[in-house]
Amino acid sequence: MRNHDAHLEGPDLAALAGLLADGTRASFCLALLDGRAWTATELARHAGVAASTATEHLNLLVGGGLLAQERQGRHRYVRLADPETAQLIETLASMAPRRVNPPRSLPAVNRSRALARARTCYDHLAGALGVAITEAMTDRGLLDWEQGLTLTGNGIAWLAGLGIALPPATRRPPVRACLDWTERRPHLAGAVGAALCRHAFDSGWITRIGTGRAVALTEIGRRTLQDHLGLSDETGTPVS
Amino acid sequence: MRNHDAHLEGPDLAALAGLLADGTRASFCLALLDGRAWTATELARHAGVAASTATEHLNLLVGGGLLAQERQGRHRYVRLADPETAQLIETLASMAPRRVNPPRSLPAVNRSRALARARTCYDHLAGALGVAITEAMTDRGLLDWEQGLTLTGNGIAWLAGLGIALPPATRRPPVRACLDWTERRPHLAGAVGAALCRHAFDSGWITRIGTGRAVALTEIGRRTLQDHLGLSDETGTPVS
DNA sequence: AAGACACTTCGGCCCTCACCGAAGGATCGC
DNA sequence: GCGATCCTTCGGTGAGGGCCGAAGTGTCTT
Repeated sequence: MRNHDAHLEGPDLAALAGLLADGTRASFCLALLDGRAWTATELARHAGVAASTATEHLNLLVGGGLLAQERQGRHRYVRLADPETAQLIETLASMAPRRVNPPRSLPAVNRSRALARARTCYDHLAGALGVAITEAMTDRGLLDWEQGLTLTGNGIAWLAGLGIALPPATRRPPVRACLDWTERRPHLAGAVGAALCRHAFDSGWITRIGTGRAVALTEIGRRTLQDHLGLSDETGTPVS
Repeated sequence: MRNHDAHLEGPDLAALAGLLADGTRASFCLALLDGRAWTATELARHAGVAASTATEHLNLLVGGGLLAQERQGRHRYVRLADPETAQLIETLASMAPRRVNPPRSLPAVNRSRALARARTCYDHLAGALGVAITEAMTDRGLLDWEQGLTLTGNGIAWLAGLGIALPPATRRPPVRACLDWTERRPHLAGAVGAALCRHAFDSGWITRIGTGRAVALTEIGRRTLQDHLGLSDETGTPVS
């Protein structure tokens, strides 16, 4: 009945890893970690390669199942295939030894500050804001870390009070810890993390800054988080 | 105070992925997933490459932090560096599209049957036995999958009854689901999974078959699992 | 219809890297 | 000490793959 003959060999694993073993392709995937769809040209410019080179890489990534694509007119939109893929890249990124690259220009410094303050991580919230929300939820007994991360009964009720329904059970874990690159502490991911992030956008708590993955807390969001989580406002002063 | 300037670039991620992007190195890592230490020659023979080639690959893997090594006389013992690394390889392996390789010879069939029945997966139990234990623990209310995988109070008591103390809290999650390659269903991993596996070896419930990662259930183990989990004996008939 | 734009295909360049065999330590057993 | 075993270093070879620019296809705008 079950397929016991499916044998995983070294080359199989190597083929998958090989997709991420190129600087340009890895750069694509890191950019796509913001959870949005990018066009081929945007990615090419982002990585600093010719359009033709980007095409070849995208063909490999899509063919390998890491990326999903949608054609719209003359545009080729591409995004991470699924949450599992996003988690794989996160995991890899969190284990990769990072070079210390002091930001060069003043705009670069501002950009990196904005990213550290609040950003999307695939489909959930990260940065100081994401971590602060996660820790406040823990302090209020909405999350429990004792034996693995879980959403408590109070947590379910709290979500309901915000108008967020529990996501249906799938293979994706409802709550999951995702190590924050800048904070070095975990923030909330998983289906519930995604639902919370979606709700934050829909309700105008947060809004995108420019075209990147950085987000800013709005005045509404600041007040809502203070009311519902007791978050002090130092976490998310709106940025220009 | 915190290092906000550490920027992860594409090449950083690519360098890590590149370590696993070679068939031979991937084969090494899959072999090391049994959680034990292998010598360089064993790995070379396993992967079918010259000893000199194996040396080069091991240098890369150790240098990249994926493997830890210990020199003992003329032997170079090598093992996975830590549970995080093991989980990374598991994740990669579970996402890699696998070729269907019908086992060729009769001994190969027996080996693959033994592996499907019971084996180690890094430091915990996998195969039909690992999945059966996990599902029995779930049925008896020792594990809860509702909002992420957790060990229940009953589960803690059950472990204590077996003489297994709760592992101290570290960065490693106490319980974690690990997708079983052969069963396509999750089995118990994490610190508790590791403690249970260690206890199973120490108490003689299971024993290694030959030199691979396959294990066999002993008569003691069969009886203990029946008494404590109600496991029927079809799961683990001892193999020659 | 014409031009601009987004993407793809192709050919060619060059560099990286996996591999081996031969030779040279290093360690163990006798 | 003397082979046998385990590992390492080094040079050479060959294949693979990342890159670009030029030319071609399809799509949108004017």
